[in-house]
Parts: sequence; C-alpha cells; structure tokens
Amino acid sequence: MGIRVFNVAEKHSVARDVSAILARNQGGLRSRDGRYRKWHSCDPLDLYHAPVKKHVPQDKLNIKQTLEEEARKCQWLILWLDCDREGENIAFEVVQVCTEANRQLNVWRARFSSIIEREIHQSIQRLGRPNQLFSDAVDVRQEIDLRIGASFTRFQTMLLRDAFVLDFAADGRNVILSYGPCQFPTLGFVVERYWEIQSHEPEEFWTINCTHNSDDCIASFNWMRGHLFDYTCAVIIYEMCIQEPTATVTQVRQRETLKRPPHPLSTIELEKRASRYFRMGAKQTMKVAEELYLSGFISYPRTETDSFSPETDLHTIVQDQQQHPVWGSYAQRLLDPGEGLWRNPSNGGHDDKAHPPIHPTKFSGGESSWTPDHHKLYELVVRHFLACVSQPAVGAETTVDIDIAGELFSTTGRVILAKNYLEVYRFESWGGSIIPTYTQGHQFIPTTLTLDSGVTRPPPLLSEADLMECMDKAGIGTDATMHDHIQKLLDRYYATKDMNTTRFTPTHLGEALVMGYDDMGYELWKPYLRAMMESDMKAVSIGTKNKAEVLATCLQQMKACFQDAKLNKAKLFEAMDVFFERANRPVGNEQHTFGEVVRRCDRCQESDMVLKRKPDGNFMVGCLGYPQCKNVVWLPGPISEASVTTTVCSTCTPGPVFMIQFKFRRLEIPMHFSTEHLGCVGGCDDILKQLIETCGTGSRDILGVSGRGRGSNTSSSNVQQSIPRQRTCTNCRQTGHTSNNCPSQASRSRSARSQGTNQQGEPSIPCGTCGNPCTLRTANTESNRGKKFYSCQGCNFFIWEDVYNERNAPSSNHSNRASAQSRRGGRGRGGRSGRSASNTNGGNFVSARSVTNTNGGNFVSATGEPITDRRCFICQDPSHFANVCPSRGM
DNA sequence: GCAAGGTC
Repeated sequence: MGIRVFNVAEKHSVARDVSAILARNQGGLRSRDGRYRKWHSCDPLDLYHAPVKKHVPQDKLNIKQTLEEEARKCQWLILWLDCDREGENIAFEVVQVCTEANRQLNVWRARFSSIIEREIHQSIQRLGRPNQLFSDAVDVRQEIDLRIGASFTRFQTMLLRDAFVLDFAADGRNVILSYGPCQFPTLGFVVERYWEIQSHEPEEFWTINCTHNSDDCIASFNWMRGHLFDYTCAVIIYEMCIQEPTATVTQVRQRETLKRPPHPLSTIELEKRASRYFRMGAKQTMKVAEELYLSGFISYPRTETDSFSPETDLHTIVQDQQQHPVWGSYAQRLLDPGEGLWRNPSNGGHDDKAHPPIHPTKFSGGESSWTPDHHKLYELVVRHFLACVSQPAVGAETTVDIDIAGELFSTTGRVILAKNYLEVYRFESWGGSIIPTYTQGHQFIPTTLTLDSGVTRPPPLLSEADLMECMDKAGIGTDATMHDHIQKLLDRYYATKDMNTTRFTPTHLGEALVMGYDDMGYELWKPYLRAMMESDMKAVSIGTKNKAEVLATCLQQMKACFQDAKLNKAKLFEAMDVFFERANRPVGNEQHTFGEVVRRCDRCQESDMVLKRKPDGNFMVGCLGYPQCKNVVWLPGPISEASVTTTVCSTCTPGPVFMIQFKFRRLEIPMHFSTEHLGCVGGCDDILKQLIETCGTGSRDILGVSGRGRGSNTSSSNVQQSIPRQRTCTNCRQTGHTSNNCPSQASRSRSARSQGTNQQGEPSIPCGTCGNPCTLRTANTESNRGKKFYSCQGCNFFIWEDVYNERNAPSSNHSNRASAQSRRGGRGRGGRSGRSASNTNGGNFVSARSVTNTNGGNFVSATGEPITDRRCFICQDPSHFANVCPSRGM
C-alpha cells in the first residue's frame, strides 16, 4: 500500500497548480489574551508581560477541522507554504494542528521559488524538514510588534484623545492614535521632510548663461562656476564678459556613453514605477498585480528579489511574447542572435530566496475583463522583463568647453547611436540634444549672454515613490506591507496625500505626535528600532541569537522606554497644545487610567485595582473595570508620594495585595506618625485608618470634581467603609475650609507665578496650565532615578527641573510655539526668512538683467533696446566698469 | 478599539 500524502499550501492558487502539475504524471493562528483585550482591563504597561496565547479564530475553525480530518487519513504531510520566514511560521502552525490530530505524521517541507512544472518536480525530489529557526524569528517579531503596538497605542490614545479638540474627524472621541514600529517611522519620514521644507530659507543666487545658434541648432552653455550668491561679484564678472564677449572653443571631447536597462523587477520597484509612470497608488498597484498573479499572467508579485537565478529559462518567457501585436516583433529580434540585442539580466543584489523577480508567466494580448490598470501593469511587467534581457542604449556624447573673457562655460550634446532596450521600454527616455559642430580654437559671438537670478528651493514633499524608497532603505515593512503602512498614515489622520502630485504632508496630529516624542528625546519615530529588530530577527533565523534572549532584551528596553514616555507625557501635551485647543468637555477617566497595580479587584475579580493620582493631586486605589465596577479605596489626604512596592501583604486575601510606600506631609499629620509608611489597602492597616480619621481622605467630591462612586455601597474596602471623610483645602491641604476661603490665598496670589515653596515648605512653581502649585519631586523609575521634576497638583502638567530652569533663565524666551518654530526653522532661524526672495515663476530663473545679441554684434537689452547705458554697476560712474571700480579698493 | 505579517 502506497503512502498517502497530505499537501498543504498557503494560497489556493499554489494548491491548485501544484496538484495539477503532480496529478498530470499520475488560515492561520492569531494571538490574543482574553483578560487583557479590553482597553481598561489593565495598565498598558502590563502588556509587556501579559501572556500571549495563540488560538484559531472562530471563522477559521473550519480550516482547522479540515486539516485535522485530512491529517488523520495520511502518513505524510508536505508543506507547500511560501518559502520565506513568514511562510515557515505558518508551516509550523499547520504542523501543530496536523500533528495534534495524527502524532505519526511524517512532516516534510517543499521548497520552491516559482510554480512551474520543472521546479515543482524538483522540490518533490528534494524534500526537507521545516526550519524552526525561521519560524522562531517570526514569533519574536509578532510578539514584539503586538506588545509595543498595543501598549503605545492605548497609552497615547487614552492620554490625548479626550484632552484635545480633534476637529478633523467627525467624531474625535473615536479617533485612534495608533503607534506601530512600522507606521510611526513611516510618519517620521513624512514629518522630517516637511520640517526640512519649513526650515528652508530661500537664498538668491546669480549665474551667467550663454547660448549660441548655429547650423540650425542651439547650444546652451553652462557657467563652470555654477552660481554665485554674491550679486556684486556676479555682476563684475558678467560685465567683464560683456566687455569682451568673443567665445573661444578651448576643448571638444567625444565619448561613447551607455544607459543601462533596469534590474529585474521587485515589488518595491513595481510600486515605484507604477506610481511614477501611471500615477497609480501603491495600494492599487498591489491589488491589480495580485489579480494578474491569481489569473496566471505574472509571477508572484510580492518579492524582494531583483536578480534571476541562472536556472530560469529566460528565452521561453521571451518566446511567449513574440505574438504580441505591439512588442512581439521586439521579442522576436531579442531571440535572433544575429541582432545582438540579447544580454543576460543584471543582478540587483537582492534575493529573498523565496520568489523570482516579477515577470510575465503567460501571454496575453489583453483580456476583455481587464481594466485599464490591468493593461498598464501587465504591459509594464512585460516591457520591464524584455528590457532586462536587452543591451543598454548607446549614445555619443560631445562636450564643448569655451572661454569668454577668462570665464569658462561648457555644453554637452548627445546623439543616440543605438536605442536597444529603450525601444521596448517606452517609459524611459534619454534626453539627447544636438549641438552645432565646434572645433578647438574656433571663435564665435554668443547669441545671448545673460546674468540670471534664481533662488534656492527646498526639496519637494515626499512622493509615494520617495516614501517607499525611504522605507526600503531603512527596512520598514515588507514588499507586501509597505503600501499598507502608507495607507495607515492616511487612515489615522497622520498625513494627507495630494491627489495631483501624490505627495504627502503631515497633519497637525502627525506632526504633534512626532514632535512630542522628539521632545522627550526618543527616536521612536525614527527607523532605528525596526532596523534593530530586523537584524535580531535575522540573527534568530540563522541561529546566532537565541529567541528568548532577543525577546527579553528587546521587551525590557521597550518597557523602560514606555515607562519613560508615561513619565514624560507632558511633552506630548505640550506638542499637542501647539496645534489643538484643549477640550472643554470633562476628560474621561482615560487620562488618569494608568497606575501601578495593587491587587486584583476583590469585587469584580476581573480587573486590577491600581494606585492613581487624581487631577486634584490626591491618591486613590481604584478598579480599572470602572464604570462597570466602582470599587475604590480612598487614602489619607496628606500623602505627598505613594508608590506600589513588590512587597506582598501577609494578612489580606485574596492575594497578592502589594503594599504601598507612602510619604506624608509632615505638617498635615499628627507628630507621632512617621512621614514614611509601608502600608496596605487590603483592610489590615490601622495606621492608614487612623490617618484617614484624623486628616480625611483629601477627596474633592465636595467641589464637584471627583465623580466616581463613593457611597458606602460602592466599596468593599475596610478602610474606605469605616472612615468618614473630612473636607481638605486643595491649596493648603488643611481641613476646616476649602480653597475658596483658604487663608493662604491672599498672600499667595501675587507670587503665584513665581518659583518658591508651597505651604509645606516644598519647592514649588506655578503650573503653566492651571495655576496650581507644581511641587518638586524625584523620579524613581529605572532610567531617570534621582532626576528632579515638577509635577502639578491640579492637572497633568509636568516638567523636568532642569528644563524648567533652562526655560526660565533670564535670556530664554522659550515657548511651545517658539519651540515648534525653531524645530521647523532647523538651524534656529525661525521658519521662513524675512528675505522672501520668492521665486515668482515657479522655480525657473527670473532674469535680472539680460542682453541679447541679435543685431550683428551689438548687444541689445531683453526688450530689444540697444544698450547704451554701460555705467559701473556699483558707483554708477559711466567712465569705468565695476571690475575696476575704485570703490572696491582694488 | 491597538501591531505587523500572511491570505483573500
């Protein structure tokens, strides 16, 4: 009895073709973890260590079932998944499902780079085993992307969405401010170019141009000095030339030049060229290419490879095209050795070891079902392929140098001797201009000799092709996903695309986010993180690094970065303030959601209880399940600092209940209490109870600020239930009055906006946002331990001490807007220059002074008037030219 | 509701 083999492919087209070929001779797992899926179920920081579970989603269960059923019937499993790292990972998912159903399965991996008969048979002959290391590398990437993406996306969305009026979206409250290791660097490229443009200061320059008409053609000579920024200098030289305008040919050089055909076509090149030649967006290009691939007309369109393997039968591919009415004759000539047109394709230097370059796989003279885009793309693929196997174009170039009054000028003319590949590759041209015949020593009077001005121009906004080039160089995304990342910028309102120019401009939102992280000093918007991950993945895939080590190291770094970002969130607020109004609506809990986990909620038993600081500066421990769960533990008012420790209370249940290190304000607590206390909110802590009894909880519900449920029916906490609360003034934190009639206010109002100390003697500064005092604190995070910062007791305002001091130094005139300006100003010149030497004709030279020789040797002005006024340009004296002007002191 | 990578 023969062996029954179960063949599994990644695409049904592969399954169809492989089975068809072999017969002639005889969905995926997704990651999730239920408990952490709801945004409010945990602190986003928890996402760095939450377990990752893989499961088969509901709508793919039928695939799993089919795999299991077939696996049970077979002895062999052959994996025909795509031959790249991602394919290897999917292969292992298939193996997992199938071997669970049939432990006896003999698992094989088929490796192939195209679905052609010969190759399929070869791969059957050379079956190997799946490569665990390739799959591991993908697991690493998946997990890092998921943790970083989810944590930062939740963080910045919950932090900013409700705090600002995001008027670009119909419902700003549903906007998602996503972060991803690919989409953010892509945004970074767009913003960086935009800043470069903003900071550009146009500078006027001057150049001398010379033309000569002869033999019915024109030569345009360029000044060897290029251009000068010094007007006086340029004028002096120009006047010297006018004084002695005879040109002498000093050198004539002739040489043969080649224009080489492009490398074989990779996905990125396909996208870039379709954008350039047809203005087809990358997304549309991939959609059409996918359809052409699925109907068999072109090879797999997602490939990094830009060189053909020596085994590829290139001639057969050309033969298929011989019958085409337009390029068929070119294909015939290619195959005719007598023509000498054939050349083996160049090697672009990239090979993904999975797919060949994109090439035609089936002839078509155009299908009736095709849209114009299908026609265009198929034509591009075919012509590109034919160009790749063609000789380069050959040209004869003539360069002529001339001398006018000691100044050198040069021109180049080109005659194309053989078009070769350019005959079929109609998308490219080779500018050739015919110039008059010159010989060395030949003299002539220029037809025109002009002094022209121009202004330096900033670079253009990034086009889709530019953006893809940036991403490609930095290794952002894959050939298959690059266009998705670009699209994501548009979907998230981070950037807009001009439909005419296909160029990208960042929106205020996009700019603010990049600015915020940039101000923190993080390069999260730069491509380095992805580049590092990519190199680590590569190391895992070849076995030089261990999967677990790479994961641990990367996540540890990103977690520290995330914690820092939380601490520095004021930077994001400041950047958003530059562009957006603050929302008037009461900010949801989301802004204050984050906190350190104290325990699992003992009431709902679903979410965590976290230590949080409320907008009024007081501390509380609340359930993240709010508003479904209103469990809350109130804490004494006089707390100045509180942080959750890793110490677990030995008494309270259900555990673990992590203890909190408190620091109390000396003046607000009875003398016999210590200012330091390691306490528990699980109900066992008598000191906390006594302090609440004596000093109150500091809750501000009496002022109508805190709206969270606080009745006796809202908490199961012993502390909260047993203690009546007292009113505490938010200014001085004493009981017995409110901030409205606080005795400290009269004396403080005048000094409210200067640096000083608060009522407790702590150094404080006035908050720039709400006016409340910001007290000086010391950071306790891993990366900033010991660093001082001011934190507002009334709002989210936060500023590092050194930054505050720098900004408030006597010479500083810093402001948020000035900061944005100076960033855009790049070199600190503050945006657009006052010297608005604007280029009034859209980038072409604006002639300042020009003279034209059309009347047999005498120069006339551009308007045709004879030039009689030959005064010195500097002093206006008609007796000399500027080059000998006495005012120059020469 | 979140990433990026596959596929359709």
